[in-house]
Amino acid sequence: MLGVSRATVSNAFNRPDQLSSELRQRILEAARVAGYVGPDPTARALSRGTQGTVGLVLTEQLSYAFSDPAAVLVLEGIARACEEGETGLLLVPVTTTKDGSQTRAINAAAVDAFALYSVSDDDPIVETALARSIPTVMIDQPMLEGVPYVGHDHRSAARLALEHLLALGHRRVAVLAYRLTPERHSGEVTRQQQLDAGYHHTRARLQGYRDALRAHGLDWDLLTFFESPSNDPAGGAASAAALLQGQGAPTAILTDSDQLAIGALQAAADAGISVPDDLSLVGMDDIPAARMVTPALTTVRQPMIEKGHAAGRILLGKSPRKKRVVLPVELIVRESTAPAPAERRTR
Amino acid sequence: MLGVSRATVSNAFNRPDQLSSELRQRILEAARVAGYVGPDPTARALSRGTQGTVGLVLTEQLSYAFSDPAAVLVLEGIARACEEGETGLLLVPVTTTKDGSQTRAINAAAVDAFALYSVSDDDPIVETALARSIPTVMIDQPMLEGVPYVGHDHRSAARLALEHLLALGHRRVAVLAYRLTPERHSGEVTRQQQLDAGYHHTRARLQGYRDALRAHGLDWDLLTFFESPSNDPAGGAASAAALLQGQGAPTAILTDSDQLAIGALQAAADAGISVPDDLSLVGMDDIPAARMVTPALTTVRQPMIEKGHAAGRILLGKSPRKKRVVLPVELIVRESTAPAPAERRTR
DNA sequence: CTGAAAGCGCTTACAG
DNA sequence: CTGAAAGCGCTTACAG
Repeated sequence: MLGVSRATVSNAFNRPDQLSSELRQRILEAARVAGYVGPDPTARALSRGTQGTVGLVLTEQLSYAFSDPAAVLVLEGIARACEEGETGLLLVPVTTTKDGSQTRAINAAAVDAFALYSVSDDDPIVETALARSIPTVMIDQPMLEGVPYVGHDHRSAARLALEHLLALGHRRVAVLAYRLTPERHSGEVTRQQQLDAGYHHTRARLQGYRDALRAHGLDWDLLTFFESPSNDPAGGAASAAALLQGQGAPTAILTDSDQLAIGALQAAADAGISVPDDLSLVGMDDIPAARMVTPALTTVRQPMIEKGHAAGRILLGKSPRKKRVVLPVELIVRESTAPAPAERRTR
Repeated sequence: MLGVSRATVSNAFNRPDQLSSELRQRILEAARVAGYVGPDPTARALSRGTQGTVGLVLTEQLSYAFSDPAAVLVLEGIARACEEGETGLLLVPVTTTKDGSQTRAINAAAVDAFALYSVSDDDPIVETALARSIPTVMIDQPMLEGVPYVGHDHRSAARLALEHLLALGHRRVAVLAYRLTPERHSGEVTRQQQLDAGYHHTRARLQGYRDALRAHGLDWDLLTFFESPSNDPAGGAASAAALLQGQGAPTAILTDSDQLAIGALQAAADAGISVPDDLSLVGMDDIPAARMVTPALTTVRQPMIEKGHAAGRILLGKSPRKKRVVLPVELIVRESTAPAPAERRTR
């Protein structure tokens, strides 16, 4: 171009110590004039063999991740780790078509590492991602041999929530769940469906309920399971409305997420049922909105940001190669739970 | 490797019609056995000259984008467009160091197009991004000649909010703003600082207030401006607490965001001031939480998801090359506003 | 301190 | 239907 070789230009941009600062200035200046803004990122990545980017893959719609406050917190944690590592975060859109187009995005992602979030244990995406042979961390599930994992203590979370209710004297408790299996349905859930739960954390919660029941010497039948069609207030409201009508309505509802609980709160208000006087409600996650609603939600705090951050650090190779990180949870008692009503007539 | 050339393997993966399906099967099978998952994304991108990825750059901390509900909605909209286009979304972390390291990330991003969000008019990042000479769309600001732009009608938003209050009889109104300029400060804002506002939408809002005042034949001095140190409930609460003490306390507060308004709501509750009886409050954005709090927030709805979606479509080249998209806003009257108190003694 | 050479892993006309 | 060749834009030892 103007006297120097390509290598020297490369050095001017990447290794200032490899050439005189005078020459470097000349090169940079000439580049500026020519409208050259620096090495092409793609070519550099190919040459270096590293991208400076990590990928997050979600089986949900990409946009769903943003409409679920809990997922947003996880994203925030991952993003924070990326910031610290000056690494880009690529959101990989996985469309769930039958013909495998969903795995295409995985193979097409130019990243150094993957985080998988909100993925069912047996989703083919897991295998596809692992086949890429780049560092991969699982969030919540699946829990695989030799694959880094970050999650909460879901079992304790469920146990704490139910124990709280049992200690309050509740003996008719409904569990409002979301997605026991990848196929969505809604309505009451049979014993078999419970056992078939396709998500590790779902099964862990089931165990937690059992723990709580055992500790009180109570029977499994005390619990009614109900599956919400969606993990948002609307789904929670519709499900709670269904649960609340009829004779043997529960005196307490345990939900899989605060989003569901917020919906249940609305449904109760709409039905003229007072929370917590007539009905106790326990959420899960402790998203910011949990304390904003009235009454403020009793919930189990799961450190979502920390979860994302831990996953991010593993991705960036910044965390010691710990295979499993299980974050502790904590019961947060606020205003949506109270002792079970002494007796209940009709509604 | 096993008889065929590289080109044929490439065709097996990319152009099934270029070879017999029998040969293709043999190649795919051999690849599987060899653990070859398909063309390297980076090499393909270099060769093709296209990434299949768009980048979103934010001057805020990457993680901030996730803690602001309004920003999350914008992200959701962009993500939705990416999904539709089966395009990856790269979050570009821009650290705000002095030595230009912030622009490095821009030049290092392997993307086909950029969206800039939450960027001050004179941020050097704008120039850096534009220098990349790839399609770039600005969200909210800056509004530049020849550069695609998507934003709300911020001027009308401000006008609607203030007019609502004025019509209710309020004559001592405080505006709780966030970041009139890139440098953060907090406290009462002088006339000069108002004029210096570094953000296009901030200036637009100022004009909107003027419009409302004019329509009522009222003077600019009716307004007090106060800048919050952060765009979250905590900042809103602290600022509102400061505004609310003293003699000439406002009968109404107008905020730059629902986040700020939610904080103000808390501050009022803490101070024993009833909303809306003693104090009217209007938010901005209409985030989901706006309707969850008690009292539900009167606010101006800005279609954030639509804004992100529109920006995303432009990025992907799916939208007609419209240079400017200005989305309409709408006043949503809920429960946080009421007629000004007839008279007010001391607090 | 500077440059020639090899290599990163693909794709795309094009000739056969 | 298949393969040889050129090219995508860089980086990295290495020799001078």
